[in-house]
Amino acid sequence: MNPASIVRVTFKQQMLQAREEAIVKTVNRLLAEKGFEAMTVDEVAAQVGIAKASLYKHFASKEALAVAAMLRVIRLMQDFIQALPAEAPALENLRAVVRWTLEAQLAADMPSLPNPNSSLRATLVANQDYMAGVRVLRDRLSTWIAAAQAAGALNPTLPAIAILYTFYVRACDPGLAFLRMDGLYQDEQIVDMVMCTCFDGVNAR
Amino acid sequence: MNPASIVRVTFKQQMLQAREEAIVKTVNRLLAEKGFEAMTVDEVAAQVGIAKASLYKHFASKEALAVAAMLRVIRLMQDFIQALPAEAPALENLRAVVRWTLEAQLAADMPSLPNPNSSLRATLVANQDYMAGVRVLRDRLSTWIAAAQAAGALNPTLPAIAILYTFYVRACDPGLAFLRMDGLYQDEQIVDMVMCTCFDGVNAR
DNA sequence: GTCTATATCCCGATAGAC
DNA sequence: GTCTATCGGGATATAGAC
Repeated sequence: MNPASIVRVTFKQQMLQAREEAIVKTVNRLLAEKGFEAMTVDEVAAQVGIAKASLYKHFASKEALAVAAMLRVIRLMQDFIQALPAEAPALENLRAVVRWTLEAQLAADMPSLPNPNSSLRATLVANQDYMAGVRVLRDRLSTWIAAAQAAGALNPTLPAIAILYTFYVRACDPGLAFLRMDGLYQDEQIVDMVMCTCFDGVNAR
Repeated sequence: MNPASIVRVTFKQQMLQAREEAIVKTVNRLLAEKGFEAMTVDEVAAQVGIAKASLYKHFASKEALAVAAMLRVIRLMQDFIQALPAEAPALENLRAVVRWTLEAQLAADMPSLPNPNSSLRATLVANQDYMAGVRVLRDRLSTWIAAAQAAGALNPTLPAIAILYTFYVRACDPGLAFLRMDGLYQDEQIVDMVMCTCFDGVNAR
């Protein structure tokens, strides 16, 4: 195999990867906008600009598309967490992560989480890469939550898992979309308000 | 028309109403468990114990089924609010309403809210009864929210509409299902934890 | 009004040429 | 790998007998 052919193969692979990335991004947006059940494969193909049959050369099923989109978000989130200062207070890092998920949601870049009884959920929990990614995220956040509780920054009477789920659910909180629909507030204000209700609650202080 | 025939008609109407109530309750539970898209009309008919064609004699479409279920929940909620003491502090009544929605959700009696871009949403906003019911609820709760803010019980820096949406979204918060799946807590504890994160937030106080 | 049986459509997935 | 064309299953909705 001569150098030229190697370059050619690499180029092809780059094209392949770029196309798959375009597919996954489109899936991501559609999952954010409509959810898994309402998203159709024809729609994905049309928005990517390829034939549906071509999609199935890249991904074996509609579920596989969704898994790829979820994996992408998990990796993006891991990258974001990786870039956070390890020496910063745990609460600050947690706030940064939650804010990141809210902004991603407003950017239509956060797939709506599968309902506990969704058909997609079974596929996800059966996927080792997905579960491994979730585990890494969960462990990292749980460590920060415990640290923030010990430091007196987060409510120590709440189980850490309850706080984790509170953050997790925020990532697809439909309240942001409702606030945006009203048209009274800028995206930044919406994020601030939800950050406030999440961490401070609605009670006066 | 003699008395006997009147009784007979009334009896028939009662049977009709009872059957429709059974249908709507079943729809309610299925909407709570799986959501609108995943619910099938065949499923509804099977669980009610009648033929699918008979369903369509009562309700014109799958959307009509969902609308009836949503209307039922709105009326139940209105009844609950009606029975609350008018002289109680606004915050107490608001807490009672939110708790009611959480308990209804755990009882699989709270339809999962339509996503902002759901096909169901268009049907709902086009329905005058539904919109009127929502308006009544919204006005009542908004009044209490404003009163609680004025009394220094709820955060006055948050827009009342943001607080309202915070409560609204809690009615289908998937966090309850996740906590229940973990099996570590009783339903009552789960409700208490979500009440805490909702009103007090996750921060320490 | 209730049933069985069926029409009709949509969607996920595939066949096969290029 | 990409395309057009199509299959097969499942879901909503209806026809027509009783």
